Amino acid sequence: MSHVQTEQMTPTPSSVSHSIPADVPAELHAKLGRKRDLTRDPEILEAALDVLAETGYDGMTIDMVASRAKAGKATIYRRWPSKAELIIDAVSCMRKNNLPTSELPDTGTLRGDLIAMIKPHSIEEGDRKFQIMAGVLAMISQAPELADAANTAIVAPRAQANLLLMQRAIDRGEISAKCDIQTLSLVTPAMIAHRILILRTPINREFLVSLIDGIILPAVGLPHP
Amino acid sequence: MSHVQTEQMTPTPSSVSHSIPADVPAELHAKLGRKRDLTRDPEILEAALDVLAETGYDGMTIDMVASRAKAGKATIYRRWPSKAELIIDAVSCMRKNNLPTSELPDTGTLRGDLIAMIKPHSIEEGDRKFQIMAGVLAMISQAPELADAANTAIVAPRAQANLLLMQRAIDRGEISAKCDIQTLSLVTPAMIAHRILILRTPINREFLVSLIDGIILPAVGLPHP
DNA sequence: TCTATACGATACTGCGAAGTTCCGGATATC
DNA sequence: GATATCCGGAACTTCGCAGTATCGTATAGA
Repeated sequence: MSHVQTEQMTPTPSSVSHSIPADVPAELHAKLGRKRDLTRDPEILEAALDVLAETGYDGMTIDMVASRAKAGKATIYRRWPSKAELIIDAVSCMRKNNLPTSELPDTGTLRGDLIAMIKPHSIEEGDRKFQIMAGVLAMISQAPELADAANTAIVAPRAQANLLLMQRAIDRGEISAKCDIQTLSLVTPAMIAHRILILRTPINREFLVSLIDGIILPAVGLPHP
Repeated sequence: MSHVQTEQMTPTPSSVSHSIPADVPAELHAKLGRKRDLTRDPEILEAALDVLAETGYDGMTIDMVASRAKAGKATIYRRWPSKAELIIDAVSCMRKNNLPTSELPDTGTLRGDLIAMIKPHSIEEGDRKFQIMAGVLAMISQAPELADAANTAIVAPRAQANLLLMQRAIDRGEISAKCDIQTLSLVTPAMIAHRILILRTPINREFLVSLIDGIILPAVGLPHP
């Protein structure tokens, strides 16, 4: 997936290209010269996400990314063949920053778990992620695989966390096993996306609590506290 | 809102501009010459929506709209000052095609009403509307008022219909008045948007039924049939 | 030390699309 | 019929940005 890792796909001197087999010296001298500064990769990707979240896809320029990352355009194009590939890579690499399932709350009740997932940090981080999603949606028609990348990086983790909490609630007998937790786990991500992308209203704790108490808990048959 | 209707904002000869008061003859001769063919307005707007739904915002060009509408670019630019204004107008004028509340189903039960709203026609029409939404999202960062227009034209009517059906269910005592029907009415539009925009999966009857039976009805305390 | 490459910075090229202008013809008012 | 504006069509201009090339410098291996 990542062009940073699958460098042989790009026409670098290290490439054992199928087109020119008589390119042996290039491979021999592949390790000459100054080495590429690998610490710049994540910095550039992060800068790209920042600009994407702030200006959207069409407003974003490579110059913006370069100046934000204090890098030259050549440095960027040496690593990614196009603007589209840069964005795809940036979005794809986002998911690595997700907290593992072991850090999910476990308060003993479904409501306690869901409420515990609301933290100021996760709210503003989620806000940024969905701003990125808005920028990504613009170019989905050109690169459909980006939809998968964005979904995997932004929406799916939240749904997965919800699903796990609900499954635990079923396991301990708190809610019925007949609940359609697969669909229910998508409700909060979908409502968050709807509010940010379409309503353009920032997310706050009150909204998230109303989703839990007004929809999720009633839907699984738990009483309103 | 509509530039078709608020033409005095554009620098046409009929404009009684505040900048050049010595422009009296222009106003006198305002009614000379061939009249503008008003029937072309809705045709151009419809063509714009078609192209927008098919190619997205960045893929859409004025030339495409012109050739689709069999119109010259000059004809378009005579009516709308820019591509952005054209799209805003096109989206804003969509809501006029919404069915009135009097045509809402009334089967006697909430589930019957909600199911009755699922029709092949409404599914494919809704599909197109959310494709348009996807195209619109791309340029929201440039024109935030477009978010309102899109919401008013596409999402809000569905939510309003849901809200009305639920309110009637409360009035006849079918469901509790404590239900958060305001939030609940947004669930199906949000889930539809999520599925089309992010998951890129077409809507079908089965999905809509699972939303009703798996989320909405359980959330208002009605038993699963 | 020499060579090859990476670096940031900046200048340059090419292209696509927004927006403008002109054309021949049609249709309105005077 | 004269004039002014509309029409569809097409050529034209303008401009922003993706992508490339160059420059002086820095840093790796041979």
